[in-house]
Amino acid sequence: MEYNFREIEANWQKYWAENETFKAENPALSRAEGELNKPKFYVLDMFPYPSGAGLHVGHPLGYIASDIYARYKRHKGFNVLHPQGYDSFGLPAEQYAIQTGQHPAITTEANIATYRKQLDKIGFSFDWSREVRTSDPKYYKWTQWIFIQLFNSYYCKDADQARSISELEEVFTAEGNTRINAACDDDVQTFTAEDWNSFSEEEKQKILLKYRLTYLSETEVNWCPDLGTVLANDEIVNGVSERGGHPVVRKKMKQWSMRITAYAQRLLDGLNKIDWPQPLKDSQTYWIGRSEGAMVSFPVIPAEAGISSRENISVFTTRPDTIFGVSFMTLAPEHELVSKITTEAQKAEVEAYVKATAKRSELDRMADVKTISGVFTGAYALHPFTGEKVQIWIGDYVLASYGTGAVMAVPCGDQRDYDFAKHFGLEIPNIFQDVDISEEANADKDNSIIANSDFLNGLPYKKAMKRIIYEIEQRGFGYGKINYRLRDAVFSRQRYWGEPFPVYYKNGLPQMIDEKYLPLELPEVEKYLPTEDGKPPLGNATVWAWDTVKNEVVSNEKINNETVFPLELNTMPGWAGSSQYFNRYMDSQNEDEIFSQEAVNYWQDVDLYIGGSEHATGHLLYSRFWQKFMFDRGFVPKDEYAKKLINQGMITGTSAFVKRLDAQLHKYEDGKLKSAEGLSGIPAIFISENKKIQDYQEYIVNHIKKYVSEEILEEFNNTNNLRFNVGQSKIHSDVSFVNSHDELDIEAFKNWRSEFKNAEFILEEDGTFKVSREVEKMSKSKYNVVNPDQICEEYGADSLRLFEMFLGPLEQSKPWKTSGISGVYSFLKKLWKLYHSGENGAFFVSDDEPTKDEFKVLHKTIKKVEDDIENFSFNTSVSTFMIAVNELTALKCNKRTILEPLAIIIEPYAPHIAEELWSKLGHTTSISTVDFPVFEPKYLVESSKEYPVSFNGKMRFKIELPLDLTKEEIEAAVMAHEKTKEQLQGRIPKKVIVVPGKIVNVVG
RNA sequence: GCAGAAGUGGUGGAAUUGGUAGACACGCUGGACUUAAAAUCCAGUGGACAGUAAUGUCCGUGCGGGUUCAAGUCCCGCCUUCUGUACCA
Repeated sequence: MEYNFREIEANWQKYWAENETFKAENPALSRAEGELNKPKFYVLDMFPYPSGAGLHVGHPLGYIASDIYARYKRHKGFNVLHPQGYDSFGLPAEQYAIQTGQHPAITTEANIATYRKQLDKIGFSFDWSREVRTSDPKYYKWTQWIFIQLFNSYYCKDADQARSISELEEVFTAEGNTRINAACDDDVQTFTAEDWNSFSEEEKQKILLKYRLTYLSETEVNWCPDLGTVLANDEIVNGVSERGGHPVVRKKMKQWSMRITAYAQRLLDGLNKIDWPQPLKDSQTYWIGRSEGAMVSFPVIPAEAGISSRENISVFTTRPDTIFGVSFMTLAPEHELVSKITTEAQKAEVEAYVKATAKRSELDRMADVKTISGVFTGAYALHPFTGEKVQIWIGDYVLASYGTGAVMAVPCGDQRDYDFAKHFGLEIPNIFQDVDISEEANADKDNSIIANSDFLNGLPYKKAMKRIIYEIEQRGFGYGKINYRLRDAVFSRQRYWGEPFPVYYKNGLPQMIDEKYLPLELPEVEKYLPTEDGKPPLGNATVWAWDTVKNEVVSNEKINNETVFPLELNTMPGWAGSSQYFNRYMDSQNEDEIFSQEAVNYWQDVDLYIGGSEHATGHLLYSRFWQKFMFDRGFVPKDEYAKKLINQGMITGTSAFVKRLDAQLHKYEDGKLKSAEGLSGIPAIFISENKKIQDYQEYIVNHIKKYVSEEILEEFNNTNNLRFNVGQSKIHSDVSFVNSHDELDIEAFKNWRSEFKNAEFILEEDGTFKVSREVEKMSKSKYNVVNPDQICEEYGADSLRLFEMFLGPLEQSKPWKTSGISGVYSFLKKLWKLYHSGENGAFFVSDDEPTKDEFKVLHKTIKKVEDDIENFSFNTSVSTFMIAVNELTALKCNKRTILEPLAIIIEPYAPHIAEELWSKLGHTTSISTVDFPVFEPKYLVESSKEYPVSFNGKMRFKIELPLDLTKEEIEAAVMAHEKTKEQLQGRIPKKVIVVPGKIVNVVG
């Protein structure tokens, strides 16, 4: 019987779906069925965004790996949770809606259907009964719910956890905010209990907003007026929008932010207790960017600045020990003091500079490190320790968004300050002992001693730091501080296709909709674009007001600002829905709670999470933040949600290029080139990879002559003034037209585009047309996307699964080349044959006792595959299976005792064929939860070893010796060997190294 | 610039604590079966040199050093590629 993968795979996929084979039971249900004894194991994939292009072969790489692991754990007796869903809010669907008017929900639905079909074909063991979609109101109800919880919480720094905002109100009522140590906005004023109690409700709300974990704030954003939207840094190229090239300006907007900075230290500390890849941890560590230093105040000298008020410039510095080296200060151009302190004389220049800077995007400013620019404000500050006057400058190398937006410049110790000082001819005092600073600044803190610094003289870095922070605090100039690079995360988007905020506005102040009226569903709109007056797309909705009496969404016309209020027009960002989905899977159909405590206490956390490293500082940081918040508020039992994480490598595409000849008409006059113009209307000529144009000059010219006008032809034939110049260019061919030998399917290529219809092809000697290949990112525009469906169709899902694993280590990125797939396919056929040794290939296994060799092959394989899966080395276990099947085939093994366990260990990798063989072996239930065979070392015990014998480290021959020999006996046996004598040629060895069971090395 | 990962045959890759470099697979070459092709099966396959041959010698894991009886693996110094990040005071 033939290995008919099409039939086999379709049958078992149907069986799994009908029998809900992979449904993970929650404890309550299990108890009823009396099978609670299994330990839990949670295997999670990063869920996909369902794009219109469908799944490509890069997606399943991680999914196959996690599926193997999940299936393996089922064999090991675990109750495995292995869910899947869709991150279905997102820009492409909205973009499509803008272009076509098609509602994003419809596009999304269709795309999900495609994804599901594709996923099903690969035979994943997902528990689809738990599927979530972030754009489903039943799901985003809980995203909105978490938002409300965040709004109703503040961060208590003393307890180092989030607490209910009502606790804070109680404290305010009793004693004001003087003793509160909480994460909050910078501009919070102190107040007493009396103050608080005399505040109006509105004032109270305004103050509380400054403490809430999600809060409204003025944020500087990249605003693109023409698109009516805010752009991310990477959506801006050369100061204009990537899409359409519209101008972009910096603008302040009121937006929701998440107070993630409150969690900076815990996000850092938590990295120590999770098993995530080091590079990923490194990038989170860097992103959080902890630095220790001090805040120091420099008073502005009022007389010089022409101001009457006392102003201070506070700066954050990591090197307060170098404070005696300060020779000037630099403010970011956006710094609020700039306009106040600038003198009349400098005003014009400063204003021009500030204006010029505002036009440049942050990215732009940062990319351009070489140009040094800045302007003197005319004002001076007082050095707190020396009492000297220092100039105050502005410069765009200082960023408003980091620290305080101002620096104390120490040119002798910081290269940027140094460059700035050199450029503008400012003083560079040296405060380092015996260090030459004539060429560059001295940033080496570990090997320098402070000098010219009063009480710090002679101290090394660490001691100087301690002393100066003490002095700064003693004298009231500032305090020691830990600063973080991490900023609060902007949580508003001016988009349609995202979660609506459960927020309405009363007198401009945000109010939460009561939890019990969630979800607040997305309204219908006429257009998905921003409104004409620059409001987000939800501004187009006509029924988008909240009635606080009826507690429902009503028409905007009813807004009276007494009982009916306008709703928030922004929507949540892409990462909102993905920040808690892993917990929702534990109890995804629960309509009363985000998840039951029973479910979350049973499943606890994710045991294995697989996904791409591109989410390192986005999803993977925000989700840890939300998890810690949920933990603080007692909703989840763990403050880190994923014990182990693996990044699968990217699969790159192998693009195919064809060489096209491009003809130009060159006109000459008196032997000199006068003009060159392209020739249109000539069918393209393509030349195969190994052919040279030079050999086809005449052919090409004759080809061109057939299509040019008669005048040109006449001039060409009768004068020397015209030539046809031929160049070549590389153009992408769709990879589906190319076979594994790099040969192009010419007919398919011709039909691909109308302009190729009449193209001519210069072939290789063997009549084929060869393309060249290059590795590039897999993308639609490069025509190198390969869909898994094609592979499933041609070779089957089991082949695809094996092949994707066989490509190489999971974590490495690798190019997709299908040339090796026939190897795994023929492996499956060989496997099938092992069980079909009957007449005419009929199924047959014998019940005879296996031989020693057969047992050895089986147990060697069990051991290796088990080790490989535990180490996520899936590529090597595929080789192991191949070796096992090759060896068993050579042994003509057909013993049930061997072939049954073999089917089980292969099942995680190739589940369809394994199920089929299992049922042929006479079993009536699925193989998926059968116990994994137990490795028995006794089958691998050897009595002898073939020792490699080396001379001076070079292996020369092998000698078979019993394993129970002593070192001396081994040495004697080796020395007695005739080849040893040959090698030594009479020399007496200096030393003989014997490692029993391993190697013998003769030296000398 | 900084951080991280990687560099091994024609190709993807293997070598788990330093101990036989190139497992397994693709490709290629030759052969069997076939009218033929596909499929399948068998044999060979890092390079150079010597030999009719069995075989032997030398060179070989990005480059240059080092440690060791022994280095793809450990140490020092470089080079290249990829990924992430961007003046962080």
